[in-house]
Amino acid sequence: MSKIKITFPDGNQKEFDRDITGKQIAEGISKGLAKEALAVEVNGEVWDLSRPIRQDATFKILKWSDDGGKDAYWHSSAHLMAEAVETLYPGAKFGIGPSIETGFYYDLDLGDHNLTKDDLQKIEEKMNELANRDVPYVREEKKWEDAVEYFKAKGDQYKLELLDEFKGQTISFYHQGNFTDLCRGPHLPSTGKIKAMKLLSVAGAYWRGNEKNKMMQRIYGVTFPTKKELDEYLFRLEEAKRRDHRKLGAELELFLLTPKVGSGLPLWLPKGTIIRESLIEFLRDEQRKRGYQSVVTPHIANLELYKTSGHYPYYKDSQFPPIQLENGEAFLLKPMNCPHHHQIYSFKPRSYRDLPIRLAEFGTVYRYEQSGEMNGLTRVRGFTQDDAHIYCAHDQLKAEIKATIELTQLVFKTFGMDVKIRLSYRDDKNTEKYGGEAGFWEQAQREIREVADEIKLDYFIALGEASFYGPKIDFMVKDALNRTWQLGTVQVDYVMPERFQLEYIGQDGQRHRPVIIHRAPFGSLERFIGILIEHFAGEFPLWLAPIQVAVLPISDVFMEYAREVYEALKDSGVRVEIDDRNEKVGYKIRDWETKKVPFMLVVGEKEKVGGLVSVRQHKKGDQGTVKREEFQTRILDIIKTRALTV
RNA sequence: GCUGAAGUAGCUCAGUGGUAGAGCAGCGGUUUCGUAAACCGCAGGUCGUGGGUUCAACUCCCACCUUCAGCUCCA
Repeated sequence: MSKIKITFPDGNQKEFDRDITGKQIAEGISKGLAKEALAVEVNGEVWDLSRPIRQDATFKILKWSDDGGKDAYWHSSAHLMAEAVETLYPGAKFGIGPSIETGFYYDLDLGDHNLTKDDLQKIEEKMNELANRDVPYVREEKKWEDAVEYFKAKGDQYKLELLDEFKGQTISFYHQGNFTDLCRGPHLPSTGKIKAMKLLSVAGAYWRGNEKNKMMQRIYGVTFPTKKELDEYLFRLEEAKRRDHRKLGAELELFLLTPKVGSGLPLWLPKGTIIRESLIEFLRDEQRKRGYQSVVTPHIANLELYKTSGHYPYYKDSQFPPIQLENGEAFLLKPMNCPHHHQIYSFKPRSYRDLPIRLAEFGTVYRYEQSGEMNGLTRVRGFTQDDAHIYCAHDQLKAEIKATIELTQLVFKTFGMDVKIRLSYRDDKNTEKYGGEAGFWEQAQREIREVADEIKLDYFIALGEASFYGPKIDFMVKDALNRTWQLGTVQVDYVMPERFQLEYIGQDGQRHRPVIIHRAPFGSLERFIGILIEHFAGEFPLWLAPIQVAVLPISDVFMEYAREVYEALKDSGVRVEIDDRNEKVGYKIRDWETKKVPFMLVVGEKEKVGGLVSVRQHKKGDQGTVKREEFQTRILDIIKTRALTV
């Protein structure tokens, strides 16, 4: 029998008989490893443990701790769930059932039957039963015609549709127990590996993600090798719900969403406004240092302006309908600030000496989001962008892109937020979604990528995510429920300068087109604050905390001293409150703790006599006594430096 | 927009066709208190909205609104 050479992750090489399986290699290393192995990676591809290896290969055993291992685990779990569904609901048809970041889903067509929570319970029980049988997942390869025949007999049009794309190819199937599925694999060795399972939710999902197609029912679930891990995961889910900005926003009195004003139109309460204005002040400072000029533009504009920009009628459906005047004029609630800023740019001739011109505005825009899309502060119909447009000569472009990325990164660093950077390119297969000439697009995409490489950004590229006038560098952040949102953005635009005929006079005395950078480090204040609330779980750093200090006299007797402490802090600019309620100090502490106020100052006899305050920090408890003045100096410093931790 | 679920006091939640309840918060009083809940009392509701069935509807039926989860969309 011929031999093959296997290279292990540590670089070691070893010869094996041809057709050896991953499982056999694992068993050769140790029994424990063989037991833990879920799949193997062969030449960078994830394979079943039982699949014979026919040639020299790099080789890695995948366990639960490996992404590839989890992937096989959850994908196999989806098949197990499908088997349970088919057992309980004969005739069920299946769409796709992949693993996802955490867990898996399967899209189902059960005819008229709508799945309920009780159904999920039943399916879960059946899955447990099937897993306990511990039957193997078996791979089988069929000719395309035989595969089609199989699903024709079964009457599953979804799988037939999927097969259309693989015409003429060999098709792999997987069986476990009585269930057979069209599947590329890989899978676990057997169902018994799946120990703890939970079906989380059922929701509609369009077949193949197209809203013109039939809506299927999608069950989301998650499985783990032990009950303990499942319980921990479910506990974390509950914890995450406690961070939900919609819940904290009401509890901490930050903002209000009420149908009386309108869906997706948040009202900022006094405490939330403090956070919002602190953020604005922070960014204004940074922008002033970087040569930005502030401008202000109105909330509506002549419809013609948006015809020039191209936003109308292409985005007609996502705008509030125009306001029609009797004289035939029409106005649009502004969906974006750019066209206004372009008018400011072009109100007078510009020289190359003036460039770059950086126009900044906290501009509120209105977009008609679909009704099912609204989500707390993260998806709204009226929001304020920390918008700016940089008009520059082409030879200034890269430096300006760098500077805007640097500013955006400073923003996220200031809050300690974890961002993923996405280069959003256009989809060349769908060019009618985008304006401008192909050449401009290639140039702009190349340029942002070059800058990203030069400053060694860790990015990924996403096709089809560009805006209609140019590619973007997007700063993506996750919310408490693990959903990804775009916050900051930097966009390069060659299209609008053409549409608006923007010019400057160059050193050569000739007219030139500037390039525009659109950028918004926060993205929108609403979305940013929504994420920020969840990021800090409502426990804001001192400089953002709506109430920074609460003074708690132990009883009425010390009210006068408490007022002195309170007034002094207030005069120095600290956001401080005094709790003069007729309550015991334990009650007051509990109350201010639940309000997540960073500092409490307990004052009684001892403090009054010594000119002291007893400092109690949120969640950290009693920090001992200090001189009043000392506390004041310290807290002002923490606020000024915008420190994250104290 | 689509599929499904939900909506009872400011908040969290009970209430399966027969007079709407609790805890917390709020208000009034008593207590003057040392690091996460003192005590007593009072008030608080068009049961999301509008129709219908019924002697009688928070409860059953229909429509709409809003919220939630997911899908689609996101300049």
